[in-house]
Amino acid sequence: MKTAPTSADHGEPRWLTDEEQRVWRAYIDATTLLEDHLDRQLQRDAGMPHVYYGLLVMLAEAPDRRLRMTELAMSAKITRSRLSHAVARLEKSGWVRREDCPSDKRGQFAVLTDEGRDVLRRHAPGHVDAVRQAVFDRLTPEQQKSLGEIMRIVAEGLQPSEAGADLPWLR
Amino acid sequence: MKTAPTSADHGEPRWLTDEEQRVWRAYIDATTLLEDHLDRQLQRDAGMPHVYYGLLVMLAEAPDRRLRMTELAMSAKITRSRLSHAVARLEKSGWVRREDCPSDKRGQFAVLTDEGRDVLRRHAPGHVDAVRQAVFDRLTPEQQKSLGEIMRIVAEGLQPSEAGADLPWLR
DNA sequence: TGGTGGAAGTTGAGATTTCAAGTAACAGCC
DNA sequence: GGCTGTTACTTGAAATCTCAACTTCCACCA
Repeated sequence: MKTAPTSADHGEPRWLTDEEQRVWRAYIDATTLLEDHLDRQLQRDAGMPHVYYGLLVMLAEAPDRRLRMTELAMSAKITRSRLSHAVARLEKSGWVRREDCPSDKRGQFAVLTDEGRDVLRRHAPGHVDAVRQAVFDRLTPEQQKSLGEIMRIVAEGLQPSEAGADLPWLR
Repeated sequence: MKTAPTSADHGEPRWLTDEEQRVWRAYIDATTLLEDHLDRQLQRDAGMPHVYYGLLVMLAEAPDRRLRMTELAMSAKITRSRLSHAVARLEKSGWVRREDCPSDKRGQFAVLTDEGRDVLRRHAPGHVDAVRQAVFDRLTPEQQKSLGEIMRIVAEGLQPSEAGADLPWLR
């Protein structure tokens, strides 16, 4: 009798079917091309990569235009270390400044400066345009909806919070 | 009378609707988390990032396990410069070697070595497993199909070949 | 209190990526 | 043959990212 396969299984792996391979390849191609495209657009126009732009947006949307480093890192789905370096760079550019957290001496706020707000204002239109041209303008409303659902499912499965769901000591 | 908006338009930009923003955010989150997840998995198990693994796969599938640098770069959707550095590293690891092209003295082949083939054999199961767990196992067949269609559309719109389609001098 | 484990954030070194510039070779043309 | 523009690929430096420490501080508990 066959036992149920697990991730540590050493039996014949469940290879992707031809159709699955085509889907996966399309995914890789699209995400690679798109991230590259947006990185170039923003680097050229706004002088920063896409991730950094995303950080500024999150700060702009946050109450008081500030967020704790850890919160910001979690929102952006990047490590605290990466964020630390990124904020250092954004600080050097004058778009973000750090502030101490009054209630927790270990804590730091990343705060969007006025210059940071301005750079966003100036370049948001161009960025939205790039995203529209590359994605939304090419998809039907149904496809947009579908894309949202699918991406939400994938993201949820990988969130650190849910990551414990497949931890060995929980089996 | 209003003129049709173009990308160089300075009128009110077509901001994303709330729903579009949610879709876009889900896309960013999912792709960031997934790429990060696969990078870690492969770095830990196979000692290379996801892109490099992809390069080895393409070589493995190519006739004679070899591809011209430019072909490989185009398949992988990366710049030749990036590929040059990547192949240098893969060469150092012993998984790829370069060979001169007999018909064009400028040309170089990237060739998968036996060691490269072995490293793929050893780690392909773990990688497929990771991809399945993160993506295919979570999606219905309809969603998988939909994902493929959507990603193909986005990728096509960004291919260098089609990129000319929205070049200013073609308007 | 005084420890102790964990949380918040930073740091530095090494790896990877980008960008601009460079070399070498091909291809067409006079 | 000798130009000229293009193609193929590489290179080096600067920017970014990863990974593994490391520091400081909080929270809890005996």
